[in-house]
Amino acid sequence: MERIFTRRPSMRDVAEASGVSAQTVSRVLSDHRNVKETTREKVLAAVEKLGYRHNNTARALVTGRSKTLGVLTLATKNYSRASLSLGIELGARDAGYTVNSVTSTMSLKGLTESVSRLLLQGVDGIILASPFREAASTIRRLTAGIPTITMGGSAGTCNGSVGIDQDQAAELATRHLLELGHKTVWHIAGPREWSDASLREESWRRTLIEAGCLLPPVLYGDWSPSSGHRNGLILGTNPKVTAILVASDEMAFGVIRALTELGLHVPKDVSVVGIDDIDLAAYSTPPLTTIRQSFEETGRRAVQHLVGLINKPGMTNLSSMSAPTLIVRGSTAPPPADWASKVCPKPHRQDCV
Amino acid sequence: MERIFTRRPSMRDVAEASGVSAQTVSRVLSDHRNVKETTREKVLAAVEKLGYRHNNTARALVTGRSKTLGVLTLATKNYSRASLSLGIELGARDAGYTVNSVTSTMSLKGLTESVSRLLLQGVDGIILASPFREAASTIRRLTAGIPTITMGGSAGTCNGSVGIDQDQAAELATRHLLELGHKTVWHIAGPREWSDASLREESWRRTLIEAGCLLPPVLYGDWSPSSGHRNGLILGTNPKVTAILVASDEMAFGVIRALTELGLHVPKDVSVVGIDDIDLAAYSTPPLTTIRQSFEETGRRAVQHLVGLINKPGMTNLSSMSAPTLIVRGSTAPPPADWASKVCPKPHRQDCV
DNA sequence: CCAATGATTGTTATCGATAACAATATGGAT
DNA sequence: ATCCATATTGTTATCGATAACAATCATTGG
Repeated sequence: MERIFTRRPSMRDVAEASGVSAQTVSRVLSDHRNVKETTREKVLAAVEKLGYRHNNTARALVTGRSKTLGVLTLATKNYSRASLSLGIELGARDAGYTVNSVTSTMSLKGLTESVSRLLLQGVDGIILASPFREAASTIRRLTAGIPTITMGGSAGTCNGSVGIDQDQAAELATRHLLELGHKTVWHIAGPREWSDASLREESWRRTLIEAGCLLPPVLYGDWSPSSGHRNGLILGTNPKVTAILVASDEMAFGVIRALTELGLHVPKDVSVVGIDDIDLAAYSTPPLTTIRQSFEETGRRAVQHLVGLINKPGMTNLSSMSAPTLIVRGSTAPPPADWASKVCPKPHRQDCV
Repeated sequence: MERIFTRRPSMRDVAEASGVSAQTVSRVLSDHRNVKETTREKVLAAVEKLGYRHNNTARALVTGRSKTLGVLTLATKNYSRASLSLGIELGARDAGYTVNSVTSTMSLKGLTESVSRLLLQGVDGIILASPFREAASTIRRLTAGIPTITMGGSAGTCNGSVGIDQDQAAELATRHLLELGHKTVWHIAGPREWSDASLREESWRRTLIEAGCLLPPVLYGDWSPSSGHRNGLILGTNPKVTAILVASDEMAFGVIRALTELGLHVPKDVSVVGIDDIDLAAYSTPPLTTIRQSFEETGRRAVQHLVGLINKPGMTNLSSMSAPTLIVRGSTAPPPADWASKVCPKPHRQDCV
């Protein structure tokens, strides 16, 4: 740490300073067993003195391992992306990897470009945290030859797949509402292109059919609170709606807001269930009943699988789904007692502010 | 794309396949001007045929430029981190860089370790998106010799600093409440270690003093909704509290929830202002008055500055702050008219569910 | 005492690209 | 025709590490 170099010191500098060969320095730094204690000390002293730091680029070139994982996410700032990224980063750190993240738009072109950029950077493996249904085959072709984990997609898309069981998530939520006594459950779904969204929608539909309920038409949002609000205004004016399953908590906030503006009470008039259990879900008015998905833990698991895949390229199609849980809070209740008989008042818009 | 290689094709393979030297291939791929059109075509054809892709590792080794930016964030999943990361990633993409992100805990040890990891990876520059006051000098020493941008920190910490004017943010919010007629404004601050939090707190204090108001004691949260809830329960039982400035929207949600549970009405009994303008702020009940900060845009700007710094290492201490704006929604109103005279009822806890 | 084994260190080649320099060809201008 | 500037291509060295192999030394068993 004493002298200032124009360039950073290299192994060779350390080697000269400690009177050994570069190879020995390399051995010391990678904890090779057969190094005499005295040389180890000499080398480490020189390392300290010169302020030497490993050059990962050079190592990556010769070993073919960059110790970097590529992560592809969609350019959104919603809760699931944030906590998934966090989990991936923590997992990567524990596994001795760093994360190279790129964002992409939800289009074939955008995805292709982003994957290429990761490949260019020489990552050791890729986590596709962008469940885009259409792109499966294209992406499979692009990522051929490099370990890849797909998140949330239906199993079998790529080498491996990690996620949360979406079938179960939507089923739990739907059943909860039915068990409260609702005749049926309406659904505000996420964008069709997202595999998670369509899996939830499918499972909601199946659950209703199995229970012998009428199947209401589906409304679609884009994960944003405002799209939830828009759809909430539509459903709120329909007196037959007593229970709504919203595909994400963020949209559910918008739905509850819309219902409140229409003068309806949640959950007395309408019950609302979200999915995700974002940090804010417990603090809305009323607190949101939702399905908890541990994105962070899922991210960590994805990294573990990917690292496994990197080290043993043999294994393919391993996949692991974790189970979501129902968190009952204040936004769900039995349907209004007088529901069948009551005259439905024409709802009016009303600001509660 | 026809044959399957055990290893990826290199420039040499392309060179042989197209009958030129490796250097010429390099020239073609980096758009060098002096290359004959016919050779360019030959080379590009071979590139296509072999499915060649640049090896950035090798290039980084020889050029000393990895075209990668390191980003250090704290291990949280709140809105500001998510949208800041997004802005940084988009900015980096536009500038032809990729992003290597590491998360860190809020401790000197954690930060040091994380910065080292970035340095090891050979990033061209670093964005410190973790405004940790204490660590300034340590980090300055660690990042000596590599372009670095500090976000949100007070100016002068490192080479450059980019952020949002926190003084202005807290002042806008406080003034808004005072102008509505509140005698004073209470404050739930963020953790003291965060420079953003302490800047906001300072500015709130200054604004109150300048306006000749009484200075209430500060409460501290940790950015989480639950810490807001905890502090909200405290302030809600104090009848003197009519206006609260909460250091983040997420905590503000917790505060509003707590006040509601105490049977208080927001904003009739108590006004609440948040900071950030998260996507959900417009959809709470009541919708949240807050200070908008464009994190995404700030992230992009940080990248631009950093890239400038990388290309012209001369410039130092450039810094740029953007202005926040006040967004008035439904959570603020004049104080209760009978405030001075009314007998304050002992608030009771009441679940609205 | 010698061969064999294992510990310890050094030498050389290599990863895949680009920089710097060298060489050749081409096209006017003189 | 000669020479210089420019266009085009090739050669060699290099970035900073590790792998593979070679060499030396000490120790142990026969």
